[in-house]
Amino acid sequence: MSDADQRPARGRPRTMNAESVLDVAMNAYWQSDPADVSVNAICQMAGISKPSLYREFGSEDGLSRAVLDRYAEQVLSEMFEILHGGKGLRGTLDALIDFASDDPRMETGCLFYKMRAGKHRLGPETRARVEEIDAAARAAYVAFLQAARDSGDWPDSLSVEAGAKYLGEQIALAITQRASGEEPARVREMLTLALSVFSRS
Amino acid sequence: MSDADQRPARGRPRTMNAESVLDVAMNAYWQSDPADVSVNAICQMAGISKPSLYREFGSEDGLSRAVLDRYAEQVLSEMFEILHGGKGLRGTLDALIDFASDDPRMETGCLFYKMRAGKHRLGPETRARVEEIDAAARAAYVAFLQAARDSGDWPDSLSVEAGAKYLGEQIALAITQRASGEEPARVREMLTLALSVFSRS
DNA sequence: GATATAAAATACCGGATAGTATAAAAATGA
DNA sequence: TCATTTTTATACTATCCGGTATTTTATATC
Repeated sequence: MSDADQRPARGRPRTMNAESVLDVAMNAYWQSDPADVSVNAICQMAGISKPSLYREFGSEDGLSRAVLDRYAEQVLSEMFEILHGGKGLRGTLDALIDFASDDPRMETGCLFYKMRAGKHRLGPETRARVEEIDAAARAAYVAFLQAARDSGDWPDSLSVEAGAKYLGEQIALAITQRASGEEPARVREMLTLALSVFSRS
Repeated sequence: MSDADQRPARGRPRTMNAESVLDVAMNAYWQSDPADVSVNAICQMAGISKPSLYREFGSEDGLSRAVLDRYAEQVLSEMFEILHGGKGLRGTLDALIDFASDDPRMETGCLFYKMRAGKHRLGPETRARVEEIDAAARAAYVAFLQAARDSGDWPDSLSVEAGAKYLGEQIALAITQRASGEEPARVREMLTLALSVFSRS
């Protein structure tokens, strides 16, 4: 437990709530795109002044990094849970398809995938965090497919690494298509087709 | 034959070559991203002044639209030729895989897919042209798959429209992955896997 | 040579951006 | 009451953006 949020003994009490600012920024980034939301806009939406934001987060990069951390623990964690759920090949793939195609939270896309797609426009801290998360996701896909192979559910016509990359990119594609307005049923149909390669002998 | 490029009888002769400006702009947009290249930068790279560019193209939107037209007839036409080549299901899919995975011109991605991905950042003319080309591409995919179905090469477990959308998106995904630094062999492996769904009964 | 014309180059405009200097306000402690 | 501390709010900087007004230059015609 850190004392970073300990209220100082003296001085004007702060009205800014860092968590609510992060919520506002996360939803704004998530709904449109980090590259299309300025710090000015975030301050206005959150009802705080720019110096307050900069004192808390240091820079735009610091803010977007904090937002990404929050998104990872609030939203991305669910995807990791599906992968580590141990529901077997078919059950896990179905859960991933459900999540990508029908979860209402993915209706406007995935903030992480948006950041990854526009990686070159991010600051160094945020970009590094994006790459960390990307590596962790790939590792999770690899572990999942390796377990499926070990239990004989999945033929070894393809390497686990290639399958993991393929699986991850197909999920990302499906969610990105939902963000661009594609109907969930259509997205589900295409993702199911793409992942059918894991169910053939 | 229009007389739009007819040299006027009097006045200072023009030093600006519209075609070379378009080449410069196309390559700059193509190599990085239209949203990351300013008109200032294009003028500097092309060695012309801003008023010259604006007299020729009217606006940034006019320039990017002209660039997209040029790209469509110089590069995209090749993809349409592959689709209309009549090489049958297997031959055409293989040609598409070759194009997306190994054509050196797709090494930094496809300008059209970059524009489509950042559609909301484009001007109205360019955006409309992107949508036209997207519709034309979808129609070409549909015609190709319909012909394959008519000749019995492809089972009817999936609608032609859904297959066309799927095929187009997989090609786009493969080329986008190459743009983000993925090895061509890896891209080929994944695209081949994705398109294997067209070869199963 | 004088004039008309068209393109060029320079310099500018208004607006948006990330980031900051400065001052006012609200609390505590003496 | 008065000084100290911390956070606020306002106003500002420098830079870049798309786009343009203005002036200069280079040609053809008279």
